[in-house]
Amino acid sequence: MFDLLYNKIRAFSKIDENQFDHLKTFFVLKKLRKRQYLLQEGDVCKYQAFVDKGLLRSYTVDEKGNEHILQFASEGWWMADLSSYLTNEPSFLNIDALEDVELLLITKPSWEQAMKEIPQLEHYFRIIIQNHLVATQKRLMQSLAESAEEKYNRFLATYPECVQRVPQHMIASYVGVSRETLSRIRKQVAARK
Amino acid sequence: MFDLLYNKIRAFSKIDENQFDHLKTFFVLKKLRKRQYLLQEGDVCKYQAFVDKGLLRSYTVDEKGNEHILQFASEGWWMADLSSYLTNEPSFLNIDALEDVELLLITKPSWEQAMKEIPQLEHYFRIIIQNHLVATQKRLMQSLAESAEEKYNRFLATYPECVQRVPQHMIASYVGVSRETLSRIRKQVAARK
DNA sequence: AAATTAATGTGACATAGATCACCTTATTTA
DNA sequence: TAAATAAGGTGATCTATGTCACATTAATTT
Repeated sequence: MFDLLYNKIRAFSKIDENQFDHLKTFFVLKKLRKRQYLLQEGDVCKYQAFVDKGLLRSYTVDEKGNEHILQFASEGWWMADLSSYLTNEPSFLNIDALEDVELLLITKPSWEQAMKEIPQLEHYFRIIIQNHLVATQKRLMQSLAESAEEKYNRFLATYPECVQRVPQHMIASYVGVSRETLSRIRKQVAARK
Repeated sequence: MFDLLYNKIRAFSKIDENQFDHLKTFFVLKKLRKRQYLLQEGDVCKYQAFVDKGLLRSYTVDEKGNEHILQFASEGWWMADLSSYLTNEPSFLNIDALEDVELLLITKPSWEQAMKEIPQLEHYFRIIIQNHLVATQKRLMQSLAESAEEKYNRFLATYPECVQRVPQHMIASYVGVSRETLSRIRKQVAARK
């Protein structure tokens, strides 16, 4: 259950088995069925989730009712509404399960306590968050500079694992185009081949 | 010269004067005139810059020659092409000065050394990067969900200091609209008042 | 202070992508 | 396995925003 997390942490930070055993005690386990919410808009995000199995998404719904996906998280990724988690303010994101999932949850107080007691964790999270920032900045620049088709192709290249597991209309709402437009792009791409 | 940085670090991290004196030795000072580059596309980003005075921007130029601004950085902010800085790969961003600037530069080896020798720095940077990520995620979601006018208004509300110091066509290229469209939006807004 | 360069404004027109309406095909659920 | 629900496709039309071309004003530079 904790193997994946252990490996991920050791990839960036030297942590020994005793420390990791201690770290385990800060987490609670949670299983969700497909379509269940981990977080709903308006609630405070009490947990950060490490995905051990399955697939989650975070998204907003705008006034017109359109969904905009911020993130997919499969095995080995973290998921939360970071803004709400940090500030304790109501979330503007929804998080739900695209498949049955098994999660390791940690509250903000536990998280901070864990970093205090195991200083290498601060380093691990700094690196994780830093990589996440780099990826988000790239996506932002691409969303400003590229056409719908380029953004779609880049999604395929960047997240090949997701492509198999996520329905097209969600890819559309991640890429930032309507599902109809994505469908037409796919048709064109197929025709060219 | 180092006062601003000292205050910023102490806002999130308890660091004493001796430690800070030591930290100072990792930085080099740099002044740039308006319009000078700190970094050009294709070069490796060797320094992270803390802005002590003045205003910088980072941006890409797409194939059509359009500029897309990723970030403005005024007094108290950090600026770099984080991706290039971390990986040592050629940058896809340009960074230049919008005003005469005074910067504190730190190389990646110095930065990592400093965090090793002064562990509270790791915490400071984790927090800084985390806040940066939250802001970038918000901007990304807004760029997907909002109209040109909404994005412009949000820019005005979020960065009032910048509005006075940055020309309109750069605000346009931060918000993600053409300078002509921004000009028309401003006309409409003025007419409604 | 004249000359140059940068910034801004505005009309006419073009276009990528959204929206709407409806249909077909999968996948769940009972 | 039938019924219900979700996903995906496609034509017709609409629209926000981009693009181009040129004019005006402001800010630098010599």
